[in-house]
Amino acid sequence: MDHNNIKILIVDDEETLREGLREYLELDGFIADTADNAENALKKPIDNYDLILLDVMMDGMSGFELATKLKDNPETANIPIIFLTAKDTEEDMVSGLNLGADDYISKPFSIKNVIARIEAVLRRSKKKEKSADVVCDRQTLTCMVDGKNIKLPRKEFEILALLLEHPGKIFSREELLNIIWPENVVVVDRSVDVHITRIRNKIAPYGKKLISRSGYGYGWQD
Amino acid sequence: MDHNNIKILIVDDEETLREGLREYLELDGFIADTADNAENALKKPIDNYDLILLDVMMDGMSGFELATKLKDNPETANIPIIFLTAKDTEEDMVSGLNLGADDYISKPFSIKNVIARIEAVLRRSKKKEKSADVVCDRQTLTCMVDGKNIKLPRKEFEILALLLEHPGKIFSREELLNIIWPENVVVVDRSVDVHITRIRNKIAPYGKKLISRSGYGYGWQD
DNA sequence: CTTTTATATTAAAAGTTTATTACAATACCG
DNA sequence: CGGTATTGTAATAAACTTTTAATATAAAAG
Repeated sequence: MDHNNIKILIVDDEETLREGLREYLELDGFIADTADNAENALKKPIDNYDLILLDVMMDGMSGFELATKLKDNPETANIPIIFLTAKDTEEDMVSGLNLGADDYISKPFSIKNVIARIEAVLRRSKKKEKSADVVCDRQTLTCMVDGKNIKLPRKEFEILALLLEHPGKIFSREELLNIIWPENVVVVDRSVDVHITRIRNKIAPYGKKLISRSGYGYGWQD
Repeated sequence: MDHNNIKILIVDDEETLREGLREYLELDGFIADTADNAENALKKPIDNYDLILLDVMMDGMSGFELATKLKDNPETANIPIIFLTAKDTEEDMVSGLNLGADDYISKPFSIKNVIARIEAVLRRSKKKEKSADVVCDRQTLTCMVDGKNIKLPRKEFEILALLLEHPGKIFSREELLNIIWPENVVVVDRSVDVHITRIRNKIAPYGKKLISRSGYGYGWQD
C-alpha cells in the first residue's frame, strides 16, 4: 500500500517498542518520527504530523494530558490520535476516547493490526478534514481560503475582514452600513444581504461559517 | 450498597439476558425497567431514567442509532449510556464511545462487573452535573448551556437574557411584553407562554429553573 | 373534592426575515 | 471612450420566527 508522505509521530518511553514501531512503519512506507516522552513531543512541530501514536502511561506528562493539550489547541485539534495502552488500563480508554482520541491499541499488538488501525483512522479523518480556515490580510487586501489567495472586491473584503476580526460577534446590517459605507451614502440594507451571498460563494466551502441570525444580523462562527 | 431511586432502563432484544439483568439489578436495589427494542424504548419517558444499558445489535433500530437519537436531543443528551456488545463487535465500540456513550460491556458479562460499571459511570456523571450553567451573552447573542452554544431566536433570547440578568425576579407577562416587544405591536399574552415552553426545551436540562408563579409570571431561579 | 382559573403543550397559520437571482447603475482602468 | 468589474436595487423564493387557537394539564380557590 502506498503511504506516501504520511507522517506519523510515535510517542512512547519504551525504547524497544518505539523504535520497533518506527522501523516497521517506515518499512511500510510511512514517514515516522519519535519522541520519548510527552514533553519532548511538544517540542516537535506537531501540526506537521498526520497522526500520532501515543502511549498512555509515561513518566511526567501522561498521554492523556498531552492529548488534552493537543485537542485544546485549534492548530493541532484535528490531528488523529491513537492511544497505545497496556492491557490492564484498557478500562480507562473510555475517558481517553471521550476526550477526542480516534482509536486505541492494547499492548502487546501486532504490527499488522497497528497499520490497519492507522489506515482506518486516516480514512475517517480525511472526511472530517474539511474544517480548515479563512483569513483576511488588510495589508495585501487579500483573503486566504485553505491557503489559496482569492481576490474580493472592496465591500466584500471589508465586510469579511470585519467579521473575521470579531469572531462570534453579530453585526446588524445597520452597524455594517455605518462602519463600512461612507457617511453620506444611503443604501438599502438589503444590499448587505447580497454582499453576504457573494462572499459566501467565494469562500466556499466555508460559507456556512458566515452565519446569519434572523432579526439580528451577521457574524463569523468558527 | 444503596441504589435508592436510581432508575435504569435496559434495552435488549434477548429476553433471557434482559430479564436476568433486570432481576439482578432490582435485587441490588436499582429500579429497573426494560424495552425489547429501540423503538419501544423511545416510547418510554426516557428522561426519567438515570442510566441506560443498551444492546448494540438489535433488529430494527440499532443501539447506535438509538444512542445517536438520544444524544441529539438535549432532553436526553446527558443520560449516561452503557453499551452491551458481543465480543466480536468490540472494535466498533470506538465509534460508539465517540458518539457519546460512557462505557461498554462485552457479553458475556458478570453481574458484578455490570454493577461496578454502572456505579463508576454514575459517579462520573454526577461530577459533571455540578458544573452546570446557563449563560446568555449579548455580544454573540448566544446562550451557553453546559458549555454548549445554542442559538435562540430573537424573542426567546431576549426573554431568557432578561430573566437571567434578574435572577429571582418574577416578570409578569405584561412586563415582558412591554420590555421586549416594540411599542406598537399588540400580542395576546399567551404568546409569552409559548416562548417560555420553547426556551425550556432548548435549555434542557435546566428548563425547570425557568419557573412560573401562577398568577404572577415567570422568573429564573438558580 | 370540585370548580374555577392559570399554565403547558402542540400544531397550524400568519408574519418576518433572509437568500438568491437578474438586471441596472456606477465606478474603474487601460 | 469603451469595456470590465463592482455595487446597488428589486422581485421572488425559501427559510425561519412569531402568533394564535385549541386542548391538556396543573394550580388555586371555594
